[in-house]
Amino acid sequence: MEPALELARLRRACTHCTMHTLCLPAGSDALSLRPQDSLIRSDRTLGRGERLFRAGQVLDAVYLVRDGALKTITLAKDGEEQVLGFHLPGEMVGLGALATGRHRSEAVSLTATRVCEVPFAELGQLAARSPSLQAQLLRVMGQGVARDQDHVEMLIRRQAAERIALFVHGLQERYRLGGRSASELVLPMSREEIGRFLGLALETVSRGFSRLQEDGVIAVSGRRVEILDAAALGRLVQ
Amino acid sequence: MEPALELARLRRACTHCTMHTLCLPAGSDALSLRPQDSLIRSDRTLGRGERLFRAGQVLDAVYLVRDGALKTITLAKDGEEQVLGFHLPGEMVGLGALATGRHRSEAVSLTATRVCEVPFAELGQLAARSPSLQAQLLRVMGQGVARDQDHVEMLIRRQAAERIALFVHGLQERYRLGGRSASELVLPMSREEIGRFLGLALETVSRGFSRLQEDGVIAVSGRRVEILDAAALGRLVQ
DNA sequence: CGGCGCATTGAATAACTTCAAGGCTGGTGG
DNA sequence: CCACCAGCCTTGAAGTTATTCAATGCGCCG
Repeated sequence: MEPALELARLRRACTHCTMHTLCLPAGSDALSLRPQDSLIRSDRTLGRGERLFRAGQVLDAVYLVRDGALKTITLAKDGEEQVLGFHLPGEMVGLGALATGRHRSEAVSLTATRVCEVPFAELGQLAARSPSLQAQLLRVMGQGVARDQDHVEMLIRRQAAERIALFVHGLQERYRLGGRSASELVLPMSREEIGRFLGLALETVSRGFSRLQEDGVIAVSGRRVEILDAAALGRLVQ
Repeated sequence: MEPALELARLRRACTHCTMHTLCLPAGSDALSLRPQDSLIRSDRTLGRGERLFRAGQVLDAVYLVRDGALKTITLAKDGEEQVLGFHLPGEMVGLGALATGRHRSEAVSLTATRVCEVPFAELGQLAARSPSLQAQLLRVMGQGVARDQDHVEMLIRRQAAERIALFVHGLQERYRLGGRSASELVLPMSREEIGRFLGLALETVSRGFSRLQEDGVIAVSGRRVEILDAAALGRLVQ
């Protein structure tokens, strides 16, 4: 990758990062944070299919996706994979472990992915010293809760077409919040993974995309999805 | 209700309440909390069908269910109700609003219900002064996230029978954690509400219960559900 | 260029929803 | 006290939707 492009990507990722004050302290009470309070332990790079954490593992850090994408999954009794969530740049991973201190799910990289690692033990101490950081932490956790609720709202819809429209719409929204082009998406996940996220067979997902294409809402070519009629998509989910 | 029974119920509710140190400060750093730090503003009593908060309303407090039961719902475009969660004694309500500061859903009482109201603004300040309180707060929030994830895991299952078995099993578990009899449940919600929680038609829910009864797993009589074979139920969900 | 993984599409089957009727229960008023 | 009413639950039958099984197509990488 070219250095200039790389730098631009980094800047973009950090600007939109929900926790960027953690690595670059700022805000009204920035003075209460010392320079060495920067929380980011290190960056980790994961290859496709690599695991960030596994189920049962002790929670020692939460993670922020800088670049790439992750999925969090659980394995049902029959070994079938259930996808609990997809995590895009700027989003947080690992909050599901807060209740017990151990991860309930595992996080798997979908593409080449870089994450910022935030040691969990220090996070609480630091939050206590910085009201704005604490508020921000609560807000980020709240966003995770809100995404879970969006997921639930998708799944409760009984028609496959509605779930799929909600999925595409939600992705578009998150890409937009992440500062990326919103009209053309390149999905980091397969049809099968979408199906395991939406509670549908992969064929049903494929047919759903085809149907949206027939209706002129999107243009699909494998994992490349172009939003042709955002208004129509909005109407489908509203 | 007789006074003795009432007192016993209160004691039980508070003992198992996830946040009972808030109203009766205790723990290793209890001394850092002053008596007037008790957070509970007041108790509120709701009749069946009454609303605790509505969508769009500013988050000014979170609530702990002391007695009774609540549901949180959203309304789809067609006015159809979706049930996001049921909230039993000892559980917290209102966390979905953390991201934006406004409630995304509304909370409706299913029976006569009493809740403890925890002013949100003071909660953060107090948590900063008490590490153990902060840890507890995070844990309770984590429990909310975990319940949402359980909900998602139910909904992803494509077979109605599996979802229903998971629902009954999960309820039993929560009754048990709340210190109540685990073998006989009296459901506070209707078949229709269960359906809107599980993404199923109410008739499908009814048939699912009947099927579990035929198989000797439970005995059903309207809203009274007796767990006859807990091992079999565990096998169905495991 | 060939192979492999992933996506699409078709046809048959299974599952769930919808429509409809009947039954149970708890509350209310005669 | 009993009958009736309303709401909720159950059960049956028909219709719809999604899954499963199967075959084909497409693109990417070695």
